[in-house]
Amino acid sequence: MIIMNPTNNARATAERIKAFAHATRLAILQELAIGPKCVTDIEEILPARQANISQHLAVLRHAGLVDYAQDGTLRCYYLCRPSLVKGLLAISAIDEEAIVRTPEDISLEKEKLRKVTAKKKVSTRKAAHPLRESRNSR
Amino acid sequence: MIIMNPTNNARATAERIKAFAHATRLAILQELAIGPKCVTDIEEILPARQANISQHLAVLRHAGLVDYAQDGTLRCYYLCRPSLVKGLLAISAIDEEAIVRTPEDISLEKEKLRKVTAKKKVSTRKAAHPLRESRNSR
DNA sequence: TGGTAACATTCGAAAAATCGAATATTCCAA
DNA sequence: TTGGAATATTCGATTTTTCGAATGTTACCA
Repeated sequence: MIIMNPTNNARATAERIKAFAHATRLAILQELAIGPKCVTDIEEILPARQANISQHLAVLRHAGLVDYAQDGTLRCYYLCRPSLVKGLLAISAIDEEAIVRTPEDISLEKEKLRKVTAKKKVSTRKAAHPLRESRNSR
Repeated sequence: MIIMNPTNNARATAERIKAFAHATRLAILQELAIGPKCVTDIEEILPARQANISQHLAVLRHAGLVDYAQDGTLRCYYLCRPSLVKGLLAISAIDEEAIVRTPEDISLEKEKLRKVTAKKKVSTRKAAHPLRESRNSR
């Protein structure tokens, strides 16, 4: 049985987020969140060349965020995981106020957290972190 | 009066998302979502060197995602926009099933959308897209 | 069959991100 | 005051990303 805790799959999740991490791709996703569009439609809206838009669409497609339906020579792109994309767009646009915490504040929370996690502890042996080992050689 | 539509500020939003788009930084954020931690704590958990973790923490700080409270020589990092970060972590971990749409399906939606937006239309002049103009020279 | 519109792909150069090593800074305790 | 612990910064090499230009591909139409 594979245990899926939140620190697992950081690598896969980061790959997915990378697809969002570019102004042009973000704008494409925002347009597709309104409705499906073919490449020409997108070209008219965004300040980028056709080849470049195709390149970004390819990135989005490989990330599993968009797909297209072909109609003759037209390719209409659409969000193939709309909840995920719209949700992420919505959240990343939130303008939350930054909070400031004091050292005392933090000490208290750390202490509280330490007690809770201590109860759950079973093995004390240091486990390998999921990020370990799969690095490219450098 | 400045109108904020979803296609605005794609550039700023992409910058923020870039801070999430790295496995190590994502893992740091996941750890901080559990509770505040100082650099040594993080070092023990993640397979990365101290300098590298400091570098990533600097990126996260400049993106306005984390801040720290200093306690002597220790710096306890915490999420300074916890809802934003936790929300984004939660959404990006969603495993939504991909949908497939047909050309007919898409044609119908495009037509419907065209009627709705036609009613709202005031000026027919093509407006400059927010992504235009502020590009670095290449 | 040839031509063209709509898009994709390839290639190379430029820019940006990443990391380790070395070094710097800051705070405290002896 | 000196030394060490904790963390940050700088630097340079390597890798990755990005983009434009050129070229390919595909479907349709005359």
